[in-house]
Parts: sequence; structure tokens; C-alpha cells
Amino acid sequence: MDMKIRLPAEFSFDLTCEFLQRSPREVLHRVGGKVITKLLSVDGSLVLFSITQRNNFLHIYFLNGKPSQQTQKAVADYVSEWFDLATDLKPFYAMASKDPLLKTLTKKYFGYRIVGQPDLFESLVWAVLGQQINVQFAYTLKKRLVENFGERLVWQGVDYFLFPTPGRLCMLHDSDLLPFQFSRQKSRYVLTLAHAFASGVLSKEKLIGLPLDEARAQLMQLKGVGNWTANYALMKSFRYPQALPLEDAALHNAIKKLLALRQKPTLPQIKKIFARYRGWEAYATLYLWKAS
DNA sequence: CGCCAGGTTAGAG
DNA sequence: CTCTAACATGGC
Repeated sequence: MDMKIRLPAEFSFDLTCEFLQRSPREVLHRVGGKVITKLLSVDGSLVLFSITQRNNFLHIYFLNGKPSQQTQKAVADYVSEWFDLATDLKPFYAMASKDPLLKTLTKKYFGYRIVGQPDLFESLVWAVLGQQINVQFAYTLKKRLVENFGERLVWQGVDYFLFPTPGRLCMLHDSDLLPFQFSRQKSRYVLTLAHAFASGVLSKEKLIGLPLDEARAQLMQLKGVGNWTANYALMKSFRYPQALPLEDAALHNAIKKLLALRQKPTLPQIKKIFARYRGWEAYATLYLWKAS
């Protein structure tokens, strides 16, 4: 083992693996036998590593050579951020244990954390891909995007990919993505994002540390980034615990099911329910998703 | 075949 | 701020 990361008490590696195996079409990591393998680019070099759990630690193994101490640290930081290990869930669980909708879910899925996307560009593009289509098809679109435009490393006969860079996607025209079954709208939105990042108009650094409302307003300046997409990125990339993807269809269905409603709840109804989760909207959403 | 899916935009009220 | 139509394509 090369690196160790101490785990908080409220963390489930099994649920993390389960989430990461949500689709067989996922191409940005591999999971097998409670081992997660992922490729990352650190300071321009490709680093392939695997993660396992041993007691209260995550162990990281570097597969394609031994990186510098600095690079190893960068990978450990990435993993911490990816699995949201820094968030103290105790206040959330204290609140949820008294809530009729969350009580059972938080008990059943104790230790489940938001698996995020530290890369803001990846997070926003992934959200755009998921707009208004079922998740499995979104994975299909992502697979095509990544396999065609992302950097690849072959290790022991297996392919590992990096998410495409804004610079690479910038070289495309809207119509170039149509053969991959992107709608005209989706391909335009993806290229808008690529240009914004490649030109430096938008970057994670520019928004980090801003109050949620300001960060959201700046994200929504971009065509294709509405309230849902902005909040999705605020939740998965910036880690605001109070980000709420209000328009999310899966969230609507989960609430409908839990409350045994005839129809999906209206947005005002959802706002009212979430008023009692103030400060923990992102985690409330995560657990409600588990109900659908 | 129909309904719906981890929505967004532009336009109107 | 809220409501609506148009967009567009696969999964089931």
C-alpha cells in the first residue's frame, strides 16, 4: 500500500462502490471486488491507482509506476474530495433521525456520502448530458464522449480514460456530436461549456468560496445551465451541503412514492418540505434518491 | 406505440 | 415570479 486515508465513522465504502457501479457503461472508473480503479492526470502525467478499504482507512495503490510524494498527496486529496470525506455528517444524521421522510433512509444507508466530481467541467457536462433523458442513456452519451475525445491509458490490456478536456472539445462543431446521438441542444450546451472553460471565462477557482447564490448565478449565465444543472454542480463539485436540484425528476418521484401522492409534488410543495432540511438540502436529496 | 426521463430556453401573463 | 410550448431521443 502506498497511501492511507483515515475514514470518518460515518462512511460506507460498500455504498460508495455500489453507487460507482450504477451503470455498466461508466468509463471513468472501474469497480470489482470492492476495489476501485481510476485514472487521473496530475501535473500533466497519467496516474492510475486503486482504492480499497482496510478497517478505518482507505488504502491507495499506484499501479503504473511510483509517483512523487507530491503527486501521491494530490491523489489522496482527490479521493477525499471525490468521496466527500471532510464533511461531518453528525448534524445531518441528528436532524434526519427525527424526520419522517429521512429517518428510515438514513438508518438503512448509514454512511452513504455524496460521490462527487471534483472536476467542475466534468460535473457540468455530465449534468447537461443527464438533462431530460434517462440516466442509462446519459451514460451512453458520456461513454461516447469520453472514448472518442478523452485521453486513454492501456494498462494490462484494460482501457482507462480521462474525461475530455475543454480544449479538446472546443475543437468540435455542434454537428460533430450529432452522430453520437446528442441532440442539437445538448451538443450546443456541451460546446458552450467547453469554450467557457477553455477561454478562462469560467473556472472552479473563480467560483470557489463564493456564497452559494453568487456561484449559482454565475453558473446560470451559461446557456444550458439552468437551476437544476447549477445546483447539481454546486452539490457534486463544490460540495455545498445546501445545494438543492429542485427540478430533479428522480427527487420528485421519490417524494411522490414516500408520501404516496397521486401525482408528482409541485415545486412549492418540494420547497416546503425542504425548508426543514435547511443547510442539508444536498444530503437530504441524496438519501431521498435512494427511495426511488 | 406511448409515456417519461437526474431540464432549459424564450415568450407571455 | 409562474406557466407554457418547443426541443429531441432512447429505455422500457
